[in-house]
Amino acid sequence: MARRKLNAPTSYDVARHAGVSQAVVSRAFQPVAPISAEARTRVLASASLLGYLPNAVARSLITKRTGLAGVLLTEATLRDTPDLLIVLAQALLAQGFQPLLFPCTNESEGGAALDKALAFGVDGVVSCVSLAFSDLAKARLRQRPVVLFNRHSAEPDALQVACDHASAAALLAGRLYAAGHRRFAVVTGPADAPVSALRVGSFLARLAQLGVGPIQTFEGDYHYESGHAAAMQLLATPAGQTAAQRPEVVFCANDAMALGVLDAARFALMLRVPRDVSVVGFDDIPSGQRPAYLLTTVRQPFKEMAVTAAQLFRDAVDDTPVAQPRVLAPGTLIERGSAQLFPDS
Amino acid sequence: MARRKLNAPTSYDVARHAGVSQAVVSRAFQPVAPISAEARTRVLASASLLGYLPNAVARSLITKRTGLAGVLLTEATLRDTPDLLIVLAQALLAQGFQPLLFPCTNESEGGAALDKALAFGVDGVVSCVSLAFSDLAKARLRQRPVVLFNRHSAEPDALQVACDHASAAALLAGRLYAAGHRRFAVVTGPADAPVSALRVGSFLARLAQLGVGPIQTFEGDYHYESGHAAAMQLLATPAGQTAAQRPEVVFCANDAMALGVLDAARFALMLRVPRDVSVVGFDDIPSGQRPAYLLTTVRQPFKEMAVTAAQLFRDAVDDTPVAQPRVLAPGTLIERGSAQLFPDS
DNA sequence: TGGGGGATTGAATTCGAATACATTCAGGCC
DNA sequence: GGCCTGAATGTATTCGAATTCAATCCCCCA
Repeated sequence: MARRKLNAPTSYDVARHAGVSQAVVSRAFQPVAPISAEARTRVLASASLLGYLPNAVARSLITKRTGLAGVLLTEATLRDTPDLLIVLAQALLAQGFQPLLFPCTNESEGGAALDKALAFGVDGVVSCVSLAFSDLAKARLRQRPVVLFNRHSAEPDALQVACDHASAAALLAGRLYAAGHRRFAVVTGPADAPVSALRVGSFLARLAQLGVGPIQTFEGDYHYESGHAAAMQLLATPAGQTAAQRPEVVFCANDAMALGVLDAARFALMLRVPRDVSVVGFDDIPSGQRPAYLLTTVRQPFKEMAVTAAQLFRDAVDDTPVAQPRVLAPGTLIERGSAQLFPDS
Repeated sequence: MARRKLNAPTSYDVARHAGVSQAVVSRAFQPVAPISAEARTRVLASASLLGYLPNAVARSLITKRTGLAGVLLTEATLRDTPDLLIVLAQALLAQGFQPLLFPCTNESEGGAALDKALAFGVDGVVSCVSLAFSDLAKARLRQRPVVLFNRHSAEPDALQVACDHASAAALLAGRLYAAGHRRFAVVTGPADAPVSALRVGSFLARLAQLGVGPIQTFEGDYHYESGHAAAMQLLATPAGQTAAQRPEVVFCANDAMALGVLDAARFALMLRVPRDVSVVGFDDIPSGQRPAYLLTTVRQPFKEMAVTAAQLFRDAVDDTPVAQPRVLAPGTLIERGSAQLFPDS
C-alpha cells in the first residue's frame, strides 16, 4: 500500500494564507460557530482561492460522524424495484446522509454486509435485507442504529418501516373469493424471503379461513423466468386433465413473477386473461402498468416509506427519542384488468 | 452536533488485553507485516473477544485511502438499467471498493456531485453522468481518478469506458435501409443527454449518407411516457394524411421510450408491428426481451464494461500505468421481431 | 474612567490507527 | 565467545480538522 502523498491544501495552508489560526479556518466552515463575519469571509476567500475542501476523514475522526448511511439491498430488490433505491437515496440525502451501498446476492448475506458497513464507520444502516438478532445486537453495541425496511425483527423495539403486506394480501384473497373464485394457485418467492412468506402466508390464511381447500404452490425466486416456469406447470392442461381443474387465480409474491405468469398464459398456453385465468402480483412495478400487461397488483407506498425511514434514521442517529419505532404503511390494491375481482364496495 | 461518545474498543484496549503494544495490534490486522504468527493469533483473539474492529476513519487519515468509490448516476439510468448499477457495484467490490452513491436528477448535476464525492474523500469516481472539463481538472488536482462510464470527455487522456453507440446506431441504420425502409422517425433523449446525441447523431448521419431525406424528430426524455407521446404524434394519421406518409421506422434513443412507442402503436393506434411500423430501441432492458414486447434493439455489454471500468479504476487509484485509457465496447444488434431488418449477412 | 460582559481569537489537545525508527533478541557463523 | 543478521517488538510521531480553554478585544454603562 504505497503511501501516496496528496497536494491537497489543509486548513493550516488556508490559515496561513488568510492570516488567522487553524481554529478560525475550522470555524469558518461550520454553520454556527464563534467567528466574526469578516474573518469568515476572508477565510472562505482564501479557501476557494487555494481550492481547499475540509477533509471529511479528519473531521469524522473527531466528530464521530461520517455522514454515511449504509444501505443493505438484495440484487433482486434492486433489479425489480429500482425506484425503491431512488426514493430511499433521495430521502436519506434530504436528511444529510450519503448512501453507501452494500449489495447482497441473497438474504443470508445481511449479517456480513452489516459488519462491513460498521467497519466503514457508517452513522447507521437502512437494511432491506434480513438481519439476525445477533447482528442487530452488534450494531447496538457500536451505537449504530439500524432501520429495517420491509423486514421484520424479533426485537421488540427495533426500528422498522414496512408495507402492511399481510393486510393487503388478505384483502386481496377476500376480494378474489367474493368474485367467485375457488381454485387458487400461488407462486412464492425464495424460501428465505421474509416478505414473500408474509404475503403468501396471509393470502393462504385468509383463504383457509374462507374454507378454500388445498392450494397448489410453486416456489419461485422472484424473477420473471420463475413466474413463467410456474405458469407452465400450474396452468398447463395435460392429457387427462380438463380446464375445469385449472386454477382460476394465480397469486404471485411479486410483480416480476406475475409478468412471467401473464406472458406464459397468453403467449405459450394461449389463455385469455382474466377470462381463463386471473393473475395478481405485488409491488406495482412500472412494466405492469403498461397496456401490454395491465397487471392487477398491490402497490407499496415506497416514497412515503422511504421518507419515514429516513426520518427514523436521522432521529436515531441524533439520539432523538423516536415516537413510533415501527411504521406499517398500507398497500393499495390496484385493479388493472388482469384479474376478476369482486367490485370494491 | 452533540459529541456522542462511543464505547467501541480501540487498538489500545486490545493491546492492553493482549499484553502487546498498539503497533502490534495494528500489524495484526494487515495481511503482510512484521509480526510473529503467535502474536497475531493472540491479538486477533483479544480483538474478537472485545468486539474490536479497526476504525476505518482513523486508518484512512493516515493511509489516505478510504476504500470508497464515488458512483455518479442519473436517476433515469438507475431506473431504466438497474443492471448497470448491479454489475458496476459488483465489479468495484471485486476490486476492493465500496460504492458510494451520488444520484443526480439530471446530467447537469454531475459537477456538484463530483465535488461532494471529493469532499467525502473517495479514492476515485466512476461517473455515469457528464462532467465538465473543469470538473475533471478539480479531481486531477486532488489526484482522484475519474472513470467516465458511457460518457465522453474532451480531455484526451481521460479514463473512459463506453459502448460504441455510434457504430451500432450506424449499423442499425444501414440494416434498416437495406430492408427497404425510406421513411424514418427518431425519438431522441433529453437535449443534454450525450449518449442520446451519439446514438441519434450517428443514426441520422448514416441515413443522410444513404440519401434519406428529412427525418422527423421528437425530443423525448428517456421515459416510457415520452415514447408513448412521440408515437401518438409521429404515427397518427389525421384527416388529410395517408398511411403512405407514416414513418416506416421509429428509432428510439433508448428502450424505455421504444416500449412506449410499441404500446402506443399497438394499443392506441391499432398498428401491427413490424408490419405497419418497425420499432427499434437501444439498451436491451429486460422488459423488451419478453413475449409481450420482443423489442429489436442494441445490447450494451454492461457486465464487461463494468469489469473493465473497475479495473481501470483500481489501476488509476494505485497509480499503476494504464495501458488503454479509453475502451470502446461493441454493441450487439438483437433482433426480436419488432422491426423488419435486412438479414444479417 | 474603570470595569463587566459578550464576542473573537489562538494555542494546545484530541480522535485512533499506521508507520518510521530505534531497540531487543535469537540464531548462525567464524 | 564474539559478532553479525534478520525478525519481532516498542516508542514516538503523523495524518487534518474540531474543540477546549485561556487570553484578548471591544463596547457600553455606571
